[in-house]
Amino acid sequence: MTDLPYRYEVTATAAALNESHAELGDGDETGLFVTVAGRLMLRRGQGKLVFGDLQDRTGRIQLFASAKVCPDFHEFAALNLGDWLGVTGEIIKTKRGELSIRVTAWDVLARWGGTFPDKWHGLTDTDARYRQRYIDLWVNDGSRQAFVDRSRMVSATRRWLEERDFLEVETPILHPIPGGALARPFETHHNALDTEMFLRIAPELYLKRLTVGGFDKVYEIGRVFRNEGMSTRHNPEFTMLELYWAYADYHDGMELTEQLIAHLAEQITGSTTITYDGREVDLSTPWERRTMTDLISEHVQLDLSIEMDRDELAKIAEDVGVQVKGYYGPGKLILEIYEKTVEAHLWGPVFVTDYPKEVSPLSRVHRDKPGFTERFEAIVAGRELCNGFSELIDPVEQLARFEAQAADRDAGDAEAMPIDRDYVRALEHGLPPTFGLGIGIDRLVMLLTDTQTIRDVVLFPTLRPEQE
RNA sequence: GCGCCUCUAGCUCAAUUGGCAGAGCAUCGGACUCUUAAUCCGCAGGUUCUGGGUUCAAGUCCCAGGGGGCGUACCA
Repeated sequence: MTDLPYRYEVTATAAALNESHAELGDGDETGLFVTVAGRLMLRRGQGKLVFGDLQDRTGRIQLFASAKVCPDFHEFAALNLGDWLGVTGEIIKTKRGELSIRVTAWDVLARWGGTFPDKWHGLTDTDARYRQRYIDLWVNDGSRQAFVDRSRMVSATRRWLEERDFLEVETPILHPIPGGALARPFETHHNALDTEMFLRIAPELYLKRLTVGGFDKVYEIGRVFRNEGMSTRHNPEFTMLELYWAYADYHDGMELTEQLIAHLAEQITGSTTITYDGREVDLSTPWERRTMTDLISEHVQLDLSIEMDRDELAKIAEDVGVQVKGYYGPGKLILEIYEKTVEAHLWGPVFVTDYPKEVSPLSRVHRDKPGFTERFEAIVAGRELCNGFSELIDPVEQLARFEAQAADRDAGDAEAMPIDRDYVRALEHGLPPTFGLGIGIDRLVMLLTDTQTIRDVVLFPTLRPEQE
């Protein structure tokens, strides 16, 4: 171990070499010497000749080592698959037409402990892939590519928002009051303050405080935490983009949303028409806009109104299979009916608009439709992708909404929002008309990389800790 | 939470109705100067997830526990 180098001067990557020497003829030599580094993925002994495949961040390049020119040839031939090498040599193309580096100097940079996964089948055991992601990333190209795409997508998102003068900020992750979404939080404790804290379930309420403070175009891309079940679409910690745009309403917000997502699809996949789970999704703008009640009417021929008798709505809800709880009011019942009868049939992209006020405690009431709010969710590839609304700006009404939530909480809704008086105080200082948006970044990556499980777009998904 | 499925060598997988636990790759030893999943010869490699039970005999059947996957519920 002591002879392993502390640094290494790398001058080329596999992809760059393959690109720049694509025209080289079989058996040609270039006289050009380069140094590459990566892991040895394959090795083929041929007596006094050894071929190896070296993989770096960009791809693979063949190593050509002959006993004549390769120093310590026997040691080179005895390298293990997975060993991390630095290699210097001349760029050549073999007689059989494979671009190669003829090794004239080499160093082991690190050893692979243990034996390497099967060179053909790789590593398929999901548990091992997630717990030892560093192996998965080497062995499974698709896995590595998904994370590269994820990074490119987040980066493209930042650029796009920056071009539109949105300011990126960071707000607290430790919250004294968990708010901004309907979800159960993780709880923790601050010793010095001797106070209960919660990992944030959304940055929303802090970002709107910043809008009050004059940041009229602001966003955050950050981790949020929800103490709920796990599935192919849910990880307890996940990444959200939230943005707030003053002077805009939810109509502006839908335009922004569809343009952003169409742009990202273009950037990542090269097209606004993508394939998800074997089915086509056309993300080109504009997307369809449909109100929730219209969709219910279309799918199950039920004309529902928020003024309908609560018990009547409850009966309809039960008829379509909703388990109605006592604290469900008309708005919650309409949402439940929508989710039961419509949502699974939507493929999208479509903006489902005008959510009931009762289930939207932070949304501004619809300017023309009492009982509803100016809120939308985008359904893309049959899944909820984001949530946006004209923000509720009235402190008095906000307090009333919080109190209604508190009543639900008392009635047994563990996910109802607690009252946040400090947030109400901020609203008292003036939130201008504002549009707000939340996008689940992980799900957007899944969509654009045609990935069926969130664990394949989260580098280290939450798993049960290993025993002992 | 609940339901179903699954766990065998480092990796990928076999093992007929319950009847000596195997192969390929990797590792180790050997042959080979144009291979590319190289090939060929050889050695070694196991608490069949754990603990009980049934049986002359359990990888296989039963019970309990653990890990993982999928579905469902809550949610993005």
